[in-house]
Amino acid sequence: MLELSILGFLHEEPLHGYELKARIQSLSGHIRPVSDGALYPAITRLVKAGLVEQRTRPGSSAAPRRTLSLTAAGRADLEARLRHPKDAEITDGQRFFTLLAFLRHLPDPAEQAEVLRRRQSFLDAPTSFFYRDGEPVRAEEASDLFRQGMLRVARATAVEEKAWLAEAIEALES
Amino acid sequence: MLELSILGFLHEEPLHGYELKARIQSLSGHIRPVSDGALYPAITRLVKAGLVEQRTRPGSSAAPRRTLSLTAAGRADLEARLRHPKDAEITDGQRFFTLLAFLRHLPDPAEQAEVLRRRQSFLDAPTSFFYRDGEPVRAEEASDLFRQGMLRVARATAVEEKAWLAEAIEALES
DNA sequence: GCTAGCATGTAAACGGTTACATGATTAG
DNA sequence: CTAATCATGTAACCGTTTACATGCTAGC
Repeated sequence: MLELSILGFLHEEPLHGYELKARIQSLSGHIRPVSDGALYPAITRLVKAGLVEQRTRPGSSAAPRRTLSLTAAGRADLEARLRHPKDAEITDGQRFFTLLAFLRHLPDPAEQAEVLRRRQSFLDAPTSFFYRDGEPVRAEEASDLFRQGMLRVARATAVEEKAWLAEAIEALES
Repeated sequence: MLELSILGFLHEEPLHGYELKARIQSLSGHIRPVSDGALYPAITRLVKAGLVEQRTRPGSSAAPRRTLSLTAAGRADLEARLRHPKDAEITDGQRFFTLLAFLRHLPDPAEQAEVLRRRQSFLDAPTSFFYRDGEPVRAEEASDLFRQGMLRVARATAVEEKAWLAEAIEALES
C-alpha cells in the first residue's frame, strides 16, 4: 500500500521524498503515521525495479533533494495495481480507501467500475462480527455495549458505502 | 492485535488453537484472514511470557489438542492492554474495533469510559484526507468521484461513531 | 546561539504472509 | 476410499516500526 501511494502521488507530479511523505501523511497519516524507515526503503525498491527515476538536485535547501518521477514502466505498474487489486485490497477498508484515492489514474471508466463492483459484492455478502450457534448476532442483541457499538458503526458505514458505490457505478457506466 | 484477540477470547473460556482461530476469524477474518503462521507463533510467545498456560489433551480427535487458558499474569496483562491502549489502537479504526470487542473485560466502567473518550477526542479533532493550500477539502469539491466517495463514507462513519460514543459514555457514567 | 523545519538515510527487531509439512477423524 | 474437517506446527521472506544518525537553513 505504501508503494501504491508513492506511485499514485508521483503519477500526479514529480516530488522528492520529504514532500511525498507529507502527501501520504495527509492521506492516512492521522490514522497511521508514515515512518522514514518505511518510506525511503520503499522508494529505493521502486527505483531498483525501474518504476521510479531520481535526479539529485543539490543546493536548493538542506540535504540534497532527490526529485522522484514515474517512468513509463512505473505508470504501467500503477495501472496494473489499480486494475487488478489483490483480495485484501478489496476486503480491507483501509487498503481499499488507498486504492480509491488513486483510482482516477485508471484511464478506462469501465475498469474503474469493475473495481467498485468487486467491493460491492464483498459488502453484499452478509458478514457479521459475531456468531452464536452459527447464526449472525444482531446489534441489539450483541452481548455487551461495546460490541453493540461495533455492529452499529459497521452497519452505518456499510449502508453509506453501498449507496455511494451504486451511484458511482451508475455514473461511470453512463 | 492478534495477541490481544488471543488474550481476549481466552479470558472468556479456555480454548485450543484451532477453536481460537475460528473465533478470531469470525471477528475479523472477513477483512483479513488469520494465518496459522501468525497464530501459532503468537500463542508460543504468550506461553513463553507466562500469560497463557497449555495442557496437552491427547486422543480427543486428530492431532493432540493443546488446551490454552489465561494465567493470572495473562489476565492482568489483558487488562493493562485494554486500560492503556497505544495511540495506534485509538487512531486506527481496525485496531480500535479489536479493542472494543474485549473492552468488557475491563472491570471498571470509569476506565472503559476513559478509553471511549480517547477515541472521541481523536474523532473530534478535524481531520481531512486531502488538503489544498492547507485547507481541508470538502466532499463536494473533492477532485474526483472516488475521493468524493472516500470523504462521504468517512464522514458518515464518523457521525455514527460519535453518536454512539456519546451515548455509551453517558450510559457508563450513570 | 538555539530551535524548528527541511531532507535523507541505515540497522535491528518484530510480526505477518505464504508455502510447506504432517497426520488423525468423520461423513459421504 | 476419499474428501473435508480437525489440529498443529516450521521456515523463508517481506515490509513496518523503532531507534539511531547526519547535516543544512531560517527565524527568533
